Amino acid sequence: MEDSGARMIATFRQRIVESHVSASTRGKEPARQARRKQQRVPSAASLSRRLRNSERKRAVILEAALETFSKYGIHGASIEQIALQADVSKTNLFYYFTNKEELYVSVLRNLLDLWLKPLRAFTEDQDPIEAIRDYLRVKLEFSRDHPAESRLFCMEVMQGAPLMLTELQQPLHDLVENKIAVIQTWIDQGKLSAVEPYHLIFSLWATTQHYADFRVQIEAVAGKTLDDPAFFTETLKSLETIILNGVSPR
Amino acid sequence: MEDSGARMIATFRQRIVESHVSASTRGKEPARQARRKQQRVPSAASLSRRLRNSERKRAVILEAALETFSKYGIHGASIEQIALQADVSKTNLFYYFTNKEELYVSVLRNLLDLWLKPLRAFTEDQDPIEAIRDYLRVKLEFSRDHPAESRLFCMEVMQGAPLMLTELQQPLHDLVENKIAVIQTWIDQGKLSAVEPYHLIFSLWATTQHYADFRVQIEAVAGKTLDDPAFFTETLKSLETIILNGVSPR
DNA sequence: ACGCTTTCAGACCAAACGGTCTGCTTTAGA
DNA sequence: TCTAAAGCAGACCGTTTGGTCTGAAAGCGT
Repeated sequence: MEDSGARMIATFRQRIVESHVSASTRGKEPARQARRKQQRVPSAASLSRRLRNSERKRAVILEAALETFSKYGIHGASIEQIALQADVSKTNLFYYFTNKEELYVSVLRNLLDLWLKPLRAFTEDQDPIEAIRDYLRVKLEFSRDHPAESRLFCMEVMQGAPLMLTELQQPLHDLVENKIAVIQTWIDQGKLSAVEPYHLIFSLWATTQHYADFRVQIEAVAGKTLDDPAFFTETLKSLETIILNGVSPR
Repeated sequence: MEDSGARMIATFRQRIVESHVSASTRGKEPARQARRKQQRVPSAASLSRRLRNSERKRAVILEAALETFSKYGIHGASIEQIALQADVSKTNLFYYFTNKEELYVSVLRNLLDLWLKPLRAFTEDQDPIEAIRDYLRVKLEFSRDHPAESRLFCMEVMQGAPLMLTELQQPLHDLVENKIAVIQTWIDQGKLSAVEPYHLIFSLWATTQHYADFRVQIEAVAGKTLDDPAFFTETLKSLETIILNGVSPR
């Protein structure tokens, strides 16, 4: 009981590895064994149709899981709730995902790719002001269009990212390290005021994600959300004013 | 099942009201009834001693609850885990708090006061740049010294603040409205560049809290946390550069 | 049409967990 | 010292929930 947290993390790690393999080969796996008696090779057409169906259903479940996990947290969301939302039976859900953790991790994995993508666009040959402006816009659009993803990511990181830590540490660290260098170059060239690159990136993340993660607070205070187009542009403009002014060389 | 979320919220609301009364009168309540037979009026000294003990124990439990809730979320944290951490029995915990929700709400209530306090300091007669600089520092100190509070607050808001919403909406809205006016005055006086006050406040919140809420991410990327004094001052300086420059009139 | 595989549902199970009940111990007024 | 109330613990209970078992339909190659 006392180390249930640590034990759970260990379990999760293990499951991540397993799911890496099993997820991609699911449905074909039993075929490898128990050949011998009969060479039943399905036609390419039917196979791909089946796979498409299977993948579609997986996607539906993942979507429902994302929605539900992001609302109630991993422990607050029950499998039955997710199954209901995805309009499948609980048993059926367990047919596609071996357990809750694998489902959760699958959701997270999709997330991380999506979350990291915008930062990759940062390249040295861009004008820094434009690059940052673009980044703000893309990230704010992400907050508007994928609030569930944003919240779930936030939740996971906040709880110590027990599942993503390994996946987060290396790739994220490398990517950021890379972008830090880009920003530093800009600074050295006098295109950006002297600000610690780390914190610039953190500020960009923080300010844009805030509008998704603290949505209800923002709604309580301002009475609007990013779904309101006017509020969206107003927000973007304000962030540009604050941050771009802040980092423009004087 | 399908509306368990809504039902829970309703339950919570109700409990909030109850706990408002019962919490303050706890321990004295049975005395009101069943008088009549004997007037057993405890001395002021012993009463206060008892109360002190009682309050201390409550505080210990609240502290443990905060720590545990902020780590695992309300559903991920079990009462037994909290009791263990507070070094009391589960039964004993239920002696002080009628149920999990009341415990959780009590933690949140303490939180909100703490969280709101810094903003109250904003007054019109200050120099805006100094006021914002102070605010950044205080909020960053909060992130450093009360990371659990910060995270739990974030979690609660992210999940739609089912418990705090009523308490959040009115007071927060009023307070912010007030401070918006202060900032607008500064802008009108030309002491601050023309930026939508809402978003300035949001940016201040977002950037400072980020260091507590995304601590593990920051650690993964930068390898340091606010606990490192050098990193703390570096962070503060960077935020000042970015935001203060951004809002200073040119 | 036959037979194997995939897909899926209902009944079921064991563990976890929030919460209660009973009763013992301590405190403190009389 | 006696006694009522406060403080507290262990056993216990009902529900929820992640997950399994059994077996039946549907898909598909032959």
